[in-house]
Amino acid sequence: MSAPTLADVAELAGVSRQTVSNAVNNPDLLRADTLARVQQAIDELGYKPNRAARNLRTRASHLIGLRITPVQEGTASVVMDRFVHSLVEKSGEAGYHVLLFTDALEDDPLTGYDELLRSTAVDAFVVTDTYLGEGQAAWLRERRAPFVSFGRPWDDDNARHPWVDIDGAAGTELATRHLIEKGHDRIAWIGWKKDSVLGEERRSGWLRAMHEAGLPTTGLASRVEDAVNSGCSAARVMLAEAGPTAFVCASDTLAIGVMHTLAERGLQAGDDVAVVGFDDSQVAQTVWPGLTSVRQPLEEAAVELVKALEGLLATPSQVGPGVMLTPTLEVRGTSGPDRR
Amino acid sequence: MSAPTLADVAELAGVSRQTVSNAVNNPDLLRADTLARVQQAIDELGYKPNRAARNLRTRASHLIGLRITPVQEGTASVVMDRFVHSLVEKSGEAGYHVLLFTDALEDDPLTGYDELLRSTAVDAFVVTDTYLGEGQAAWLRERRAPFVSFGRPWDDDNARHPWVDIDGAAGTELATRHLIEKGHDRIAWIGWKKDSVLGEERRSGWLRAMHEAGLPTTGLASRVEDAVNSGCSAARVMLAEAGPTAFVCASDTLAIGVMHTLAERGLQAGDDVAVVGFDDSQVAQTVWPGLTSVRQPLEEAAVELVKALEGLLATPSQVGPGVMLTPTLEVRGTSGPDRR
DNA sequence: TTGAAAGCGCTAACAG
DNA sequence: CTGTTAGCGCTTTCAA
Repeated sequence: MSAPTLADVAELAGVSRQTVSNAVNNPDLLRADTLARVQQAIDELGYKPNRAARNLRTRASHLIGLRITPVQEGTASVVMDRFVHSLVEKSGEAGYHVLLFTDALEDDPLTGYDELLRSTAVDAFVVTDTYLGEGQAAWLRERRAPFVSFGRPWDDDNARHPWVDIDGAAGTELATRHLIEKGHDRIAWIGWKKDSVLGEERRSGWLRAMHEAGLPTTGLASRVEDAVNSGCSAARVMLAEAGPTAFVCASDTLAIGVMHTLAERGLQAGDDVAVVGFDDSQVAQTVWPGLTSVRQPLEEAAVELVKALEGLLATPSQVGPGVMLTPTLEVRGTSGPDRR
Repeated sequence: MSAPTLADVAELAGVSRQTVSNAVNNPDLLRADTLARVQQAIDELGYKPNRAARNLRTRASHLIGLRITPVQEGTASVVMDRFVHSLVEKSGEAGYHVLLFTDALEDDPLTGYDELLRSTAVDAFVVTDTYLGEGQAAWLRERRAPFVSFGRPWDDDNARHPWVDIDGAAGTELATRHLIEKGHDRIAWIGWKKDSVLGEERRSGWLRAMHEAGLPTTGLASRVEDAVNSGCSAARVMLAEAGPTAFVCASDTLAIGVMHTLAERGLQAGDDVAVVGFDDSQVAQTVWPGLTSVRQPLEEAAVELVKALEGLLATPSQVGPGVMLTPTLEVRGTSGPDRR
């Protein structure tokens, strides 16, 4: 009735338990015929090593912890969904499973880490949202907890942990150049408040592209909350005061807000005023006439993170350089026609 | 350097290892003063029981497995994101963590289950998408694997496992009644193909509400793929041939398609023609002028699933009745004004 | 109420 | 190349 153990397989194959263990973990140590015999016994019984026993012995769980935060209702971004899937897939290929956890206490992200760490439930963590400055990375480093971070060490100075990140500035630069090539010269930026490092980074890409092209930026930048309404009102003000012909936004949420305002003014998104968002959310994909948007290469990020994780767990001492990935641009209707 | 063990705590507290174990698992067995002494030692050392050792001994992992499938790009629904979060939160409160896995082989959902099951990596599974008829439930039951399903046993006949589901028909009925109350009498249905049990169920809610109100339904129903474009073309045909004043859709994706067609015809969603979607996706929440949509009570579902899970693991023999939850309606702009 | 002994299933180390 | 021994950290007897 209960699951077969090493001993069962050993008996059936007529070898010792250790030999079976070797057959599973170091097949090359066995003579071909022994291996075959053991293998057959394994198949016959449907044997799979017991995780708990193996974990206890090897002091590893082959689990990686990922903290998730609540879905932001009313915003367009669902980056997490895609990222989680990619991460699960890639870590599965490397023999790891992903264990999810949330904050036990409302506002303290660290309790969750602490619990899993102290109970040796996971081998490592994948840390996200490092830009929020919650000190997750610093805290983990202090405890010598193995982790890789999706997000560069913004605050953290002399961080010595592997990280993978996506170059937001490159994304907005791509978006802005795209609009410049379409013939726009008054391109507005709708971004987040100044305290958002991510927001400032994305803004810098717009700025760079504009400067490179010798285009004006004064009065063309706005910094607001990440909400549809904020996008609306920012666009209203911008249209009235600066007369832009295109908008680059820090998020799809803001871009949707801009589109609302255009509709309200009887302007056609794309034909009359171009709009580009950020995140390639499902909103961007489905809204009419399709919102051009910067897409983060999350699958790639997952690949790199798992690679870093494997390296970290294999040789904890040596930490490779951070990996910076470049987003792509998904061109859709709101890019509008060529204006030249 | 390494984590403290029972023995460390026992030594510090001057008791036996067993007493420490009891202090953790059966505190009421100890005399108050002993307990206090042990507790202090635990705190002092920051002791947490080692998961692997405990798992090995108790033959439990306190992990529940959840299979996730790729995000559907180009559709509006992101039900999974919200559901996963709720599930992680609720199971955390019950002392369980959620372990994610994907299909190793492209099209075989069972290999993932099999592997986790045979290696005793999880205590139970939460199965979703039972309507797809992949036979997950039947397969798991056959192996006597503990699981609860989010989704009633559609095909499965004499299923004897706990389940929680959301009454889709009640959702569309709610939506349809809402429109009837607004004064609509020609309300069209845009749903999925006939082979979708979920689609047929949702359709039946529309049908029921229409019949109850004595309204005609002939020529007012359409069955298409779940894609924005399909929603567009279905709406085009419907407007031309049946002249409905409102649409109830099986998904937000289809509803968005309908809205595209309205825009194309110069019709105002809400004011001219009402539209209701299903899933309360982020698209529904952000699109202009807000898409009225049926919202699944996923948080509640998670609560019930965890409750069922706890019951199942406590007393595997007795299985309670399935739990059917009722969705709510999120009313937004596309409901339009009162027409009476 | 507390302690001693045994063993869950596995693998690392070493002996043969 | 194969077998023996020991023990990972915990909990479940059972005895004191």
